[in-house]
Amino acid sequence: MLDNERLSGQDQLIDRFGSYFESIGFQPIAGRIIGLLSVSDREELSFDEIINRLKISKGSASVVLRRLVAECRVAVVESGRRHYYRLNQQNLFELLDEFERMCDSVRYLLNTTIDLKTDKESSNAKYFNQIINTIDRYKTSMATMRQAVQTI
Amino acid sequence: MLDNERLSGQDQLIDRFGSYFESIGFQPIAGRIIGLLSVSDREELSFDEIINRLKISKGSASVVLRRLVAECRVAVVESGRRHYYRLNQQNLFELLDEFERMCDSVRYLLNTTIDLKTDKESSNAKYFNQIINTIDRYKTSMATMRQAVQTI
DNA sequence: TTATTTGTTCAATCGCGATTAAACTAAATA
DNA sequence: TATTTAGTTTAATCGCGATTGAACAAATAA
Repeated sequence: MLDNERLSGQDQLIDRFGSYFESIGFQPIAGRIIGLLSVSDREELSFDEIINRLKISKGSASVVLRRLVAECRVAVVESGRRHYYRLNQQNLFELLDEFERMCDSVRYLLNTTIDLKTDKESSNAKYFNQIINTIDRYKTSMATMRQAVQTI
Repeated sequence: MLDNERLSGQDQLIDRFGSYFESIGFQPIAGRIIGLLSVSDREELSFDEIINRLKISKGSASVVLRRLVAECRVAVVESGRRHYYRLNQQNLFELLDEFERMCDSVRYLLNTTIDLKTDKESSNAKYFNQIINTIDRYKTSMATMRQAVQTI
C-alpha cells in the first residue's frame, strides 16, 4: 500500500471514529481526536500536530482535550513547554460496562412502571416482565463471559 | 396507594422514559409519548388524550407520532375520525440487537484501523486486537443466551 | 349544504451546544 | 530584560434540531 493511500485512508477513518463517538454522545471534535490518536502511526502527538491535522482551532482543541484527559480517555505528557497526547487504553470491558449500566436503568424503569400499574396482568405489564427476565438472563450470561475472558 | 399518588408517580416515570429515550437518540417528545403509552392504565390513548396529558402542541404530536408509527414503535388504530395509539410490543431482543450492531461497527472500525497501521505490533494495535477478541467472545456468548431464552 | 371536529402542514422561532477568534497568561529562550 | 512560543479563556457566532402556532384539508354531523 502506498503511503498517500494510507494517509487518506486514515483521514476517512478519523471521520468514522468521529461519527461513532458522536453517536454515543461525544462532541464531534472529541471523537475525531480519539480517532486521530487511534489511527496515526506515531501514538503520541503534540497539541500542534493535532490542531494542524484536524484543522481545528486552538480553543476547541484546548477545551476538548482537557475534558478527554479528565475522563481518562486520553493521557497527557508534558515535555518542555509542549504537551503530548496519547490514547489511554482503558478497561477492555468499557463498552460492556456502559451497556450493562443502561440495562440496569431500563430494568429499574420497567419495574417501577409495573409497580404503578393497577392491572399487573395487563398486556404491557406482561411484556415488561418478559423484558426484565431477558435482561436478567443477559446479565448472568455476561458475568460468566467476563470470568472466562479474565481467567485466560 | 392513593390514586393521585399513582398519577403523579406516572408523570415522573413519563419524564424518566423521556430522558432515557432522549439519551439513545429520540426526540424528547417521542420519549415522553412512549413513556405515557407505557405507564398509563388504559393502553390505548387518543391523539387528544396524548396532547392534553403531555401538554404538547398538535403539530409536534402529529409529526412525532407519524415517525413512531413508521418505526413500528407505536401502533395506530383508526376509529371514526379519531386515531388511537398503543405501544407496539417489539422483539424482546431489540435492546441487544441494537447493541450488537454497535459492536459490529466498532469491530469493523478497529479492524480497518489495524489494517492501516505500518506497525501491527504497536501498543494501540495490540490493544485494538484485544477489544476485537472480547467482542467476538461476547457475540458467541449472546448467541448461546438467545437460544436458551427462545427454547423455553 | 354548512358547521364542527380531527389531525396535518409548514413557516417562524426558540434554545442550546459546538466552534472560532482574539485577547491573554505563563514559560522558555535570546 | 525583551521576545517568542504554547496553550487557555471567554465573548460572540454559527448551525441545527425541537417545538409551536396558525392556516389548511378531510371527514363527519347537523
